[in-house]
Amino acid sequence: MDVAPVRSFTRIVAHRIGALQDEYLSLGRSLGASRLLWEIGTAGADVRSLRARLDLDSGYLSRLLRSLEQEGLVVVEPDPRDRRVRTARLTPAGLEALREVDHAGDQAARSLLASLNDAQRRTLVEAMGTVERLLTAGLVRVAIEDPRSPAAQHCLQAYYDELATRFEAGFDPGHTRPATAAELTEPAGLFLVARLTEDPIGCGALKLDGDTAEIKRMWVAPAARGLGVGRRLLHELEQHARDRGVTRLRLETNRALREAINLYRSAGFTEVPAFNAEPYAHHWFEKRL
Amino acid sequence: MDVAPVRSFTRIVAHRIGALQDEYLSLGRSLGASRLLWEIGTAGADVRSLRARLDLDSGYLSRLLRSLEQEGLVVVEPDPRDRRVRTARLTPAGLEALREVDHAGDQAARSLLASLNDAQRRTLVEAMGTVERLLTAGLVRVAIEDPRSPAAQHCLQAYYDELATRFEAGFDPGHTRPATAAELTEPAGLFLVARLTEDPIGCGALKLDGDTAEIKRMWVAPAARGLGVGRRLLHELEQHARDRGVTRLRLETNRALREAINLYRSAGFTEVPAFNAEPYAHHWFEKRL
DNA sequence: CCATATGTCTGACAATAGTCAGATATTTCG
DNA sequence: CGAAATATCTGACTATTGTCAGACATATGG
Repeated sequence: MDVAPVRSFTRIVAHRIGALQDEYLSLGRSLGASRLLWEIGTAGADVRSLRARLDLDSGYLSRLLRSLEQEGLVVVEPDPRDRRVRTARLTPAGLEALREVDHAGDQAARSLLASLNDAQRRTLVEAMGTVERLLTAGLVRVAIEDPRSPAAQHCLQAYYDELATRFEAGFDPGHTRPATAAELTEPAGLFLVARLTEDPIGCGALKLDGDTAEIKRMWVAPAARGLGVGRRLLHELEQHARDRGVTRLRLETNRALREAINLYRSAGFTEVPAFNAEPYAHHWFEKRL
Repeated sequence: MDVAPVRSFTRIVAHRIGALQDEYLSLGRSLGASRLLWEIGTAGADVRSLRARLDLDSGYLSRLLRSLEQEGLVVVEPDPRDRRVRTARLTPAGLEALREVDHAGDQAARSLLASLNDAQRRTLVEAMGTVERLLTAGLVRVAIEDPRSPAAQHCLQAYYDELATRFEAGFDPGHTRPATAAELTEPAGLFLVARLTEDPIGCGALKLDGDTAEIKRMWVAPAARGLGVGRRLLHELEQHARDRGVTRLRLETNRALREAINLYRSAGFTEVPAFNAEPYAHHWFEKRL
C-alpha cells in the first residue's frame, strides 16, 4: 500500500487548515472556546455529548464551560430528565458570539477558494466531498452483536419504519416470515451492526441452515448512505457464511428497495424462482459461494 | 459562493488528522519536536529555513533545537559561508529517531486507508491528490515584477535551460529575437512572476506595440505543473493587455512545446502564418481581444 | 572603519492544553 | 433501601506552545 500520497495530503492540508485557524483566534477567544461555542450551537447540548464530540477531559471541559459562563455566553443547567446530566445553552450574547465564529469560519473557507477559477473551485469542492465521504467511511466499524442489544434494536426499529414507508402495501412485522433473536444469534445465525463512532448506522443478519444461509435485515441509515456500508455489511456476512461452511446464500426482497436490489446483483447474486412464501417479497436471489 | 462543503471538509479532515497525531505523540516526543526532526531531514537544514517552513518564533525554535541537541539527536553548527547562519544536522541517533517518526507517519496514513476496499482506496488517493493540487494552486500569487529582479532572472535562466534541452536544435539566447529588460518593463511591456510561498515558479511577459502585443517568456517550473499556473499567467497577461487597449495578441512557439501549444489553442488562440522570422519558431498564434 | 542589518540565542513570561485524583450529586439496580 | 454506576465539578499539577525584549556575533555597504 503506497501511503506517500496520503502523507503528502495530510501534511499540506494540516498546514492550510492550521493557517485558517488564525481566523478564529482573531476573535479574541481560544480555539478551544470557539470550538466549544460551535458545538453547543443554537440548540444547546449536554455536557456529556460535548465531551464525546470534542474528545476532551471532563475536568478541562468543565473549566472551559466555566470561562464561557463567566463571559456571559453560556448557561449550564441540570437536565430535568436526569439531574446528573447538565445542559449548556447559549445566551443571547452567546448566540451573537456564535454568529461571529460562524462568520470567521465562512471567511476561512472562502480564503481556500480565493484565487481559483470557477472550474478549479468546482473540482476542488467535488474532491473535498469525496475525501470527506471516504474518510468517514473509514471510521465505520462492523461487528457481531446481540440482536437484543439497544443498538441492534434501534436499527431494527428504523428498518421496520422504513419498510412501512416504502412498501406500497405498508409493512407489518407480524406478517413477515419471522426471524427471532435466537435465530440471529450464534450458532443459529448472527447479527452485524455497523457503527460510525458509536452511533449505530446499519445492520444485517445471517440465518444459518446447514450449507445454506439466508441474509436478513439489511439496512443502512439514510444519513450514512453512499459510504459503501451496505456493500461492506453484505461482504462481511458472506465472509462469515463462508467461514461456517455455507455454500449457498439466499435472500428475498421487495421491489421498492431498488438500491438493495442493485447491490445484490452487483455483488454476484442472481435472481431465482421464489424459494419461500414471504408475502412482502417480489424478488428472490441466490449466490453460490 | 457556497462554502458549506468546504467547511464540512475542513471540520472532518481536521478531526481525522488531529487523531492521527497521537501516533507521533506515542514516540514520547512533542509534536513540535517531531515536526522539527522531520524538517531537518537527512540532509540537514539551516535554522532560518526551519523557522520559515515551520512558521515558528526564533526563540521558540532555538529552544526546541536545544532540547533535541540535549537528547543527542541534533548538532547545530555555524554555516561556513555565513557564520551568522547556523545549520542543524541529525546525528546517527537523530537519524534513527527520524526513521521512527517516518514510520509513525506511515502508520497514521495507513490507518486512514484501513477498512476501505481497493476501489475506495484508489478513489480516496485520487481525490486527495486533487485537493492537494488545488489547495496548493490557491497559494500561487502572480504579480508584475522587474525582469531584472533575482526571481525573474531565476525563471528566465530556467526557461532558457529548458529550451536548450527540449528544442531539437538546442537553444542559444543570442540567436532568438531579442526582448530586452527595458522592453518587458512598463510602459513598453511587463513581466509577470508566479510565486508559491515566495519561491518563483513561473513567468510570462508582454511586449506592447500599439494595439498589438506579443506574449513572451512563458514558463512554469516542472514541479509546479498541473496547478493551472500557465493558464493563469496567460489569463493575467491577456487581462493586462486588454487594460492597455490591446486588441490583438500574438505569440510564436516551437513544436517541442506541446503543452504550451495546447494551452494557447484552448485559450482561444488560432494559428496564423508566420508574422516574424523567429528562427526557433514553428507555430505562430494570434487572438483577437 | 563604522553604522546598520541580519541571524540566533537567552531570559522572563503567559496562555493554552492536557492529566489525574478525589468530591459531590444523582440515578439505577438488585 | 443501599451499593454501584454515572455525570460533573474542583483542586493541583505538568507540558506545550507562543511572545517579547534584549544580548551577542557576524556580515554588508558606504
